[in-house]
Amino acid sequence: MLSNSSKYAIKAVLYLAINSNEEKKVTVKDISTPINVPQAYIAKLLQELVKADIISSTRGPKGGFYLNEVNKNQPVINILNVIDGEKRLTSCMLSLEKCKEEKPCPLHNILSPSRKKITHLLHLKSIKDLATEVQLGNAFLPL
Amino acid sequence: MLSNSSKYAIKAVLYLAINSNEEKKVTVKDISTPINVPQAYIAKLLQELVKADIISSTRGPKGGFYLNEVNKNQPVINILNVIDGEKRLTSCMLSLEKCKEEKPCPLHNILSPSRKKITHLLHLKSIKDLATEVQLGNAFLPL
DNA sequence: AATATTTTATGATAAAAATCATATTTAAGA
DNA sequence: TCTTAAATATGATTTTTATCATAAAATATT
Ligand code: FES
Ligand code: FES
Repeated sequence: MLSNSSKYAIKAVLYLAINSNEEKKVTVKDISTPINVPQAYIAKLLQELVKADIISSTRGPKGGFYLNEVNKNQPVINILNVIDGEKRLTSCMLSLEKCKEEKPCPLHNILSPSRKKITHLLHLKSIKDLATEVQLGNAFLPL
Repeated sequence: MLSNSSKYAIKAVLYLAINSNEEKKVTVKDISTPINVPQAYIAKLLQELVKADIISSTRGPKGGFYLNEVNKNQPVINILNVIDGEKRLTSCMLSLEKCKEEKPCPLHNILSPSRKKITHLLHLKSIKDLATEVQLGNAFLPL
């Protein structure tokens, strides 16, 4: 469904959404343990996310990663699109070149509605939305 | 979503559902081209499928792969479970050890219903069902 | 029985994804 | 301005997945 990398990325971003802001930045060392992802690995992912404007960062002492308001209000799908690419969730499940209603593969007619719903929801829900669910105790994060 | 291997496997099984039976077996050489999968690769997959009783085969001259009635009436999910393993479609989308309603990850509450629907439909639909859709012209196969 | 045709078993190679490692750059604070 | 703490850039290594190759076993046909 999702690659390992994008799972890690989502966990990291949600962690930042809950535990950081412009004044309180989080270092790669401090995020690695609570989200249970190897430090060197999450470091690389965070760098990609910064470059894609999903999260923010500053270097040097007192630096670290954080989410500003613009970051928080992005849809969750942005994370997946950066890490996994847009096609992962939308390309044909049998790898036909063009996935469309006019020439559907045998899985399309039965599964496409559910898949579309998934991507729709990922567009609809913002990072902040998910973070709020965690804060309300309606959802939980690792370990 | 699905591995390359299980996409290939589904295409192959559907091809057999449409083009084979006990009297008319299909050789690995004859299936490779129409489903557009390298011969050595699909050969290996077909062997796994035979071992798992998803499809049937006989060796020697006039031998080949085919689907009997029992094979055809199996749910499509059987193919995926053999090739990709059962967890691929059901394990937590953020890799939490246990994916369940009582302690859902932040993606669970929003996406789990759609995912459950997908696996439910894959249980519900038989290989024959999908083959019929192709034969009726409601779905299409590669190239 | 011999031959030819097919699957089966087994493993080798290549490509991609996941993971690890480190030198460089930036910025804060003494 | 020097030192230190952080991200950034870059690339190496490992593991997994995908792909390719082939000798052995089985069966139909002659
Ligand atoms: S054509 Fe295959 S999923 Fe749409
Ligand atoms: S707990 Fe993550 S998908 Fe169910």
